[in-house]
Amino acid sequence: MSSRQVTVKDIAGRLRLHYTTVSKALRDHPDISPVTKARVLSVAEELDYHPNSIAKSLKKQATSTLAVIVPSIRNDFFAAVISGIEEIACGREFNTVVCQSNEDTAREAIHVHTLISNRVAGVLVSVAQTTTSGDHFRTLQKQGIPLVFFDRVRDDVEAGRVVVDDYGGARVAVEHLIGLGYQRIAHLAGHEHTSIGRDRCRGYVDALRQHGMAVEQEMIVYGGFEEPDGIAGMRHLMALSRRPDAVFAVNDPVAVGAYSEAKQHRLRIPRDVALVGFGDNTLSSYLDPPLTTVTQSPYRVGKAAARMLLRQIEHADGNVASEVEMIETTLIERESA
Amino acid sequence: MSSRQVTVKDIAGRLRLHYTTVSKALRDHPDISPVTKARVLSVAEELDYHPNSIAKSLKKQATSTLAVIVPSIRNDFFAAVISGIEEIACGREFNTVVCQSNEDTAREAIHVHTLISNRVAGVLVSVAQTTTSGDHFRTLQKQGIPLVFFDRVRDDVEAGRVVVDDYGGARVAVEHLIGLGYQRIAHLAGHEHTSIGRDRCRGYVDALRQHGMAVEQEMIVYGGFEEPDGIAGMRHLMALSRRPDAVFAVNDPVAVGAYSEAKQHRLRIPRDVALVGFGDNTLSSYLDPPLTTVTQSPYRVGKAAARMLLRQIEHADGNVASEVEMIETTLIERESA
DNA sequence: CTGAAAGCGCTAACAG
DNA sequence: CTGTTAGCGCTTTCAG
Repeated sequence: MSSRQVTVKDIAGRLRLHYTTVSKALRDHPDISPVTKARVLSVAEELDYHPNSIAKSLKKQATSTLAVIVPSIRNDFFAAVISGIEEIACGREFNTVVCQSNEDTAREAIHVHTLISNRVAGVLVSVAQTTTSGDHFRTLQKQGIPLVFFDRVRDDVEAGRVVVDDYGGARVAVEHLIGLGYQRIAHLAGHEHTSIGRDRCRGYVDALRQHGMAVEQEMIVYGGFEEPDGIAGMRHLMALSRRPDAVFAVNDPVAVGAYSEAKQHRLRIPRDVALVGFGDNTLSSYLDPPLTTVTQSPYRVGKAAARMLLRQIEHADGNVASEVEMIETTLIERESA
Repeated sequence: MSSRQVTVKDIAGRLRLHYTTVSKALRDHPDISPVTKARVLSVAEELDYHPNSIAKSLKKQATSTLAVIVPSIRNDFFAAVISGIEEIACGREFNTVVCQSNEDTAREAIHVHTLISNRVAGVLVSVAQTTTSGDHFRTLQKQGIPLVFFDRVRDDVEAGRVVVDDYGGARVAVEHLIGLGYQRIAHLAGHEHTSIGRDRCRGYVDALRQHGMAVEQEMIVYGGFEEPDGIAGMRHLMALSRRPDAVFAVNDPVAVGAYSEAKQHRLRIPRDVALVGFGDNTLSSYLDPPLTTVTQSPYRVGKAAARMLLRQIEHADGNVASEVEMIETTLIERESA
């Protein structure tokens, strides 16, 4: 339908000016007289001129695009983090592109390469579960592109990190249970080899120890991070001769699994068994009874990560020591414990 | 840290070739001999070469970027639509940028302008609630950028549309209730002046009529689309002398409200009153009992919209008649009806 | 104050 | 088969 997109030359032609003059006028360069500027601006508007930021990026050898790689945006936590990132990016005139890895390393690597080709200003990533090497992140850095990890980090890559206080959050959750007088507190742990799995488990263990309670191996059951893992884990716990009276689940989906298994056993929550989750997924407040959980403040995570990345982009030359920022968690008391 | 990013010239210098030769070799151009290609490829790998797609875009006067504008990604439906879009885009070597309007027209318009500046290949949008004019979408089209609306469309802009079959979905939901033998089926309707409110209500009415059942005014209670509306509507229905034995809610949040009101009245679902929702929000399967609802197949909506947009991009010259595609809904039978 | 020239990295048409 | 030349739209010296 439309012919060609309008360029500085088109507006220069109309005004019988040189196109560089127009370019300067558009950027409000002091060289140009106010009258000329006004004329240029008015013609630009009339012609529906939109600066070609591709050309600008090529010239400047820099873009103003931030990239985010997350396992999936169909996830409360990541969706909220992204909102936080966009909030900061928008305010600083950066735009954001979002990529999904679908928990697949290969896809993650492909995205990294596309982002390098697109010369993004920096990238924020929460690592896919299947990722076992930091190589693609290192090639990103080799290209001089700043990198910040959030939530799911890789320890073998030296980069900025914004993490949630998994350890502290877990402690607070378990201390809440202890305060309520529960005596046999179990933990449905995640994968042992993930940082969140380990840190939350440490928090659980330390909370018990600090209160002089025994840490029994049979009270810790490892699994995954999904609902079925919660079902399986709870089933295991219920088969024990000495059942727990409270359970701290590594995250909300696992807690949901625990709920359904508990109901299967006709157990009342929290009377027969109390439950605390981690993550504050939206559905948690709709459970029956509403789940007591720990919020990770995803919006704050996003804002902190974006700010850190922007800082790195600005000091691109000097090598910014890879900072670590920890976002505090908060216990949300509802009715399951 | 890293010096400059490597270009075709760098690899040409190493090989004492002209850089255009390298460029051709990289793109597997038939001109170039296999040996040369191999050498080029190996040096490219060694030097960690990544083609600069900004330069390529500038040259080709085209990008391979699809843009999506949604009110918010923190919403099951939109998040799933985006996944569908990415699925198609990735498969066709397009990348995707996601923008959030936050239901704010101004932000929507800003995004449109940025996208024009970035010369995206096409844009997909689900319109913000506060948007009252189609102007910014028209300027997009004036720039020759193809546009496809999904779910929330604007009738005053001529563009492709992918919408959900609200009418059909409602009919199927109500027919399910009829099939189960319910005799007095009520409808918690949304706002009368919205398209989804009207269409779903029409589906309800027609389903009853077609099965020779009476449509009683007192069985239709208008309200809004939120949980409190469901509570209020259900309370109204329960106060009737002749109570319904089943309720079709305009959407899942309203159904959730109906649940809590029903429980307040000590009614058992579905024994005392059956319930069907619409939308298949994630939380619906976690309700007690799990809610029978109608899915809008967001993933399919996304795929259809992306495919339509890609079609328009390919036939950019000819003016593609603005197609309309309706995505079928599917009943998800769970335990509330 | 305005204009001219060069170049960002790449591709495409044309010569050798 | 390889090299030359030109140009995408913009910014940035440097001259006038």
